[in-house]
Amino acid sequence: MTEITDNKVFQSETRTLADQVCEQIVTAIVVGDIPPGQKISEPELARTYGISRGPLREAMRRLEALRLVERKPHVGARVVKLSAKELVEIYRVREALEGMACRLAAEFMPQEEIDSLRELLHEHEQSIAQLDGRSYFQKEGDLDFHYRIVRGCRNSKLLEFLGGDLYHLVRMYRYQFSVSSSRPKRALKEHHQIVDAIEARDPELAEMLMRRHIGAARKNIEGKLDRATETRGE
Amino acid sequence: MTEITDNKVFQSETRTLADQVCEQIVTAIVVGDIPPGQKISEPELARTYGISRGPLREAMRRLEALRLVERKPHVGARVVKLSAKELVEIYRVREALEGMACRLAAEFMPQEEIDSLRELLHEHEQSIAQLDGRSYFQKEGDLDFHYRIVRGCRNSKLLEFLGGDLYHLVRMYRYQFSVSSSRPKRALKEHHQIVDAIEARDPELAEMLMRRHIGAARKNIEGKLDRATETRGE
DNA sequence: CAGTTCGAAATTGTCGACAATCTTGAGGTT
DNA sequence: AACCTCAAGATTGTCGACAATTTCGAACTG
Repeated sequence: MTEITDNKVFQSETRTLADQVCEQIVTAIVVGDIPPGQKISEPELARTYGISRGPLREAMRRLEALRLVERKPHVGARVVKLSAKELVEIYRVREALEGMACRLAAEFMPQEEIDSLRELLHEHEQSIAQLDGRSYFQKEGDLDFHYRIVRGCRNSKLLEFLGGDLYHLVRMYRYQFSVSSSRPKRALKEHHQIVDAIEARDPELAEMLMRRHIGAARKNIEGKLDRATETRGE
Repeated sequence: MTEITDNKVFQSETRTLADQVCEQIVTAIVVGDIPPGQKISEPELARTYGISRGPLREAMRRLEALRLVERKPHVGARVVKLSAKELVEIYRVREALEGMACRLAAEFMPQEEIDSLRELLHEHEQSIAQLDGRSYFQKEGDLDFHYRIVRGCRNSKLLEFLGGDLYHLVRMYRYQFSVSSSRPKRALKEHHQIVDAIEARDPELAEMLMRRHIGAARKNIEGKLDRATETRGE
């Protein structure tokens, strides 16, 4: 019934100018081309990307929704500057959300995706072995792992919130503090344990392992917070 | 210092047009004045609120970020229509997030806020006793309770995600399905238990109770999903 | 010399008009 | 009669210009 012959699978290419520029700016912010705390001049950015202020302002609205910039009426927008405290808060959110995602993944993730996940981990293993300590590539790889689990939980709202909004902030943090997972081998082992729990269809264990995994990263940040004590903002 | 002699006592009114209209539209959607699934005509809405299309489009961007409307490039925007499945997904997210919030509230919520929370529950008690079965007022009261806990957990990101984005969807659902808590007395009792756990500074119990509380609401929805079997979208 | 006030410059917010794209209906073809 | 083509209408996307607000600095006053 209702055989829909919609060959409009390429709706991604009919994006509007504002969307394209928005994505570019997201990348620029995450990578650090536009440094945190920097004030954003609308006319300047509009010239930079060769568009008018109209679409740019819409892009800014979207960046605001992504929590990547903060706007004040009649004053302007500036790139968000994450304090260590906020980072810890974000990791708390991840802990809760990805814990739930992992629980659901243990229930609903198809076997083929689990197999694919194992392959990904195998690649990471080789990558780590090659680079030994320096796991620069692991950066995005780790996020890829987490993203796949969230995708595998079959909960579109969870995917929207984590993948759509939160992960940009996490990516930005990793570039800002230039901190890849400080113990890649240990993280990889934990990843394996998580996949084991998912494959065993053990939701509670899967959730617990994921929460512990992210919790460890959070405590790592908290440790730096105490050690550095860079109380600029507060 | 800085005694402002201007009549700008309404500093909250210095918001931009787009923000004001955005808030109005949010209310209109939540209450149902703009029904779910309805297509939104930009010129028409602009005339309705007496503004130009520029600010209105920015407001639309924000509504999109709030997941209250869905936009397709060159086609238009329409008010989101929640399926029962999506609703269950949202409650899963609430379960995870508010569970964490409740855990943190048990650690960090000041005693005075706990007392105030008790007063709120007392008001609800009286409200329920007066209206007996019909707990129409309980609708927003319940959300108020949850909001206070999230506010009390001292995690600004959690507050942003739950209070800023998700609660609009929950409110909308309650108006759409016109379902206040089906068992107000039971819900109230659970609220009391949660506050007890918070006051006892028992994070794990507080989280468990909150997850169970929201989980019960989710199962209630799932029950209706199975019973009604209104598989319009799927 | 410190503090205040005022004004000009710059920036943000808003508007109306034009261009690009999608939708819809009529007309023609197989 | 069903399907395709295409053009007119409507809607969305984009642009440049104007209005409102903030900011910064210079001049003035105590």
